Amino acid sequence: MSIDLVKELNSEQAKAAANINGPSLIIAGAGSGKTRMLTYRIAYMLEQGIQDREILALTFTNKAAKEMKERISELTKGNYKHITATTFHSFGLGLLKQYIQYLGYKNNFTVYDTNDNTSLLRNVIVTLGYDLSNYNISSLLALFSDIKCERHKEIQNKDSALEEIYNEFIATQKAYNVVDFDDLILLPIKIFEKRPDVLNIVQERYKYILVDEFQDTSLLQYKFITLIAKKYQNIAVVGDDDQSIYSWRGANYQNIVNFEHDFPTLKEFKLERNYRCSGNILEAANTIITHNEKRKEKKLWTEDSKGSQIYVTSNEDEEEEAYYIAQHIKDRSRKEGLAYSDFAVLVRTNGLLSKLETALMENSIPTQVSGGQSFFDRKEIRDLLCYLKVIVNIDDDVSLLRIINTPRRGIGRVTIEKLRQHADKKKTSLFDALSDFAYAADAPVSGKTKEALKNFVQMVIGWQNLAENNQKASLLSTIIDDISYREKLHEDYPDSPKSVDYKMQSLEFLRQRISRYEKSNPDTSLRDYLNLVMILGEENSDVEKGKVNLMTMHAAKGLEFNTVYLAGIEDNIIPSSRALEENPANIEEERRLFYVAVTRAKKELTITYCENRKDRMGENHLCLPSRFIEEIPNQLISNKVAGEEETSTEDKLAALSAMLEKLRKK
DNA sequence: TCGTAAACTTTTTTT
DNA sequence: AAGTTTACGA
Repeated sequence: MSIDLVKELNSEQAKAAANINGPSLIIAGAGSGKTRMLTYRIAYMLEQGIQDREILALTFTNKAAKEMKERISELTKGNYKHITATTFHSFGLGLLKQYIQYLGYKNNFTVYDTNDNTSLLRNVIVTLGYDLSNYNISSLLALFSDIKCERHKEIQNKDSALEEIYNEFIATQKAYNVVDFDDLILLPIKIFEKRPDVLNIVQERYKYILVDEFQDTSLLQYKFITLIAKKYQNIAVVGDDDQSIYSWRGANYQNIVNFEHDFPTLKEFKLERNYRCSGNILEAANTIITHNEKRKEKKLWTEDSKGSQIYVTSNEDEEEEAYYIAQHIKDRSRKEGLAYSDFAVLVRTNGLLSKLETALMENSIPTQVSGGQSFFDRKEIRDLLCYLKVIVNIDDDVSLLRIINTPRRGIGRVTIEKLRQHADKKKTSLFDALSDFAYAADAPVSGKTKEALKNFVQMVIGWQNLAENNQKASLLSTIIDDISYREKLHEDYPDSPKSVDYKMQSLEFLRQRISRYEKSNPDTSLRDYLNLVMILGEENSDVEKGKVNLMTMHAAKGLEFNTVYLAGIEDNIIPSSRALEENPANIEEERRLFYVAVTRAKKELTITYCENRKDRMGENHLCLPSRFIEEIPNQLISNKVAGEEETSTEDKLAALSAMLEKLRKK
């Protein structure tokens, strides 16, 4: 391998790629060839004799991590398999797997996602005798996360009830032997602080560090990465303050300033040449973002031609909008010979996805939706995952509670309450209490209930044995059989055998996934898989060829498409009214989000908004076009429709039949 | 303990 | 509007 940076990259890119020793701060504008630069940088490092296992590349999202891995492996022809390219969270998980026992956790810990945390917090509040209706669980979880991550010093006004709930919540997580997403970053830091020897091992292992999407790192993540980089100082951070869109979950682009302060010997690079967007789109983006006051000065430029204008269209309501876009994509792809995968429809919120998805489907346009309800959030999947989680970590009471009477096996509210009291008194897990009741002569339950408990305990123990014998995929089938899950589904959906089949099919997908994982990672455990699933979520199906991409603006970051539709560009949606209510200064982040959305388009951009729209309570509201549309210079906007020409008879027929179908449904 | 009906509640964005 | 949670009677 011989790398000629100057030949492959522009001069700024080449300088950034070549500066592999010491700290670097690389400001990389949208579409400035950042990933290309990073990939070459890594290739160059390897050529300079740096060991692949010494390189750590951290990104923020799974998508970005996956893409980086692929690009590196392409460029280095699949040699150098030991580069660590992953997200902060999975890297943290890996560290915990190795070292969590230093913090007094058992090493069979499992990961809790937001769903699990929600159930846990509800349980805690009820157990402590408070009234659930006085608390908003999600905002409480957000507050607790702030406290845990030291974004908030302490509970306001020393609210003693809240303090009690917080302390109990944290203590219960530990008692259940579970960690949440925050812990995946926080606990490794605690380990580093407690055990300098561990920190040293990690520092020696990862001598070259790279952080992508640096503007999205939280203070905690910054602390985490700085600890590791402190020793060798070979750290490159790459980011763009204009694309910071995650401040609501602790991302702090002030980290760029912190970095300048903490690594005074850094070299700074700015990539401002844009290779992605045509001239008009880039000019619109540049103009929009200058309305933000708090930003690092930069101006993207391109040698590309102006290209087409930006199309702005209004529709009567969200249904019209969806059909308009679907119809339009069909036209464009046929006339321009574009593949469906060249198109993307981007929206502000997940809730806007479903109408669009239906419209695309009804026009038989193949669609790839990312975001929305994840595979792993489906009820049947969660049910079975909870079975697996209990088998792996018997202390996990939240998961146990979910499965204890699903399907119904005669262990109801009353019994569960008795079990909890017993567990509380004896300071054991709920499962221990269960076994006690199942076998003790004087258990305060009826003979029938006792039989049910005994059965359940025996099943779980049987599954645990199977799990130890390492047949993860077949274990899942065994559980489904043992608990008669198909029959349960039939009871739940007595008049829809179709949805039963569909759900059973989902479970079959899950089984296949586990078995695939089992094959490609023969030496890892079921627990590893479960933990991975919690933070990986949906297995990123490869950017599918021939499908229109439908997703949120957040999910689109880092991606690019020939033709982009931005739907629902109305005030209250973007900028989001909720964000502005919370703090008027949030307008800048909303604008950055819009900027990110606009800069996804390479050749053509269409913006649509509606005259009215139903909110999620089903009420109709008038809407106004987003104020951000006015920030686009007038001469860049066309009120014509992209590729406006005659519609073919064929298309008119198709539109007509789609309309009929719609009517027939109503 | 279970089934049905009524009541209630939705964070915008994700690991 | 849709989904889940609670309430009550059998």
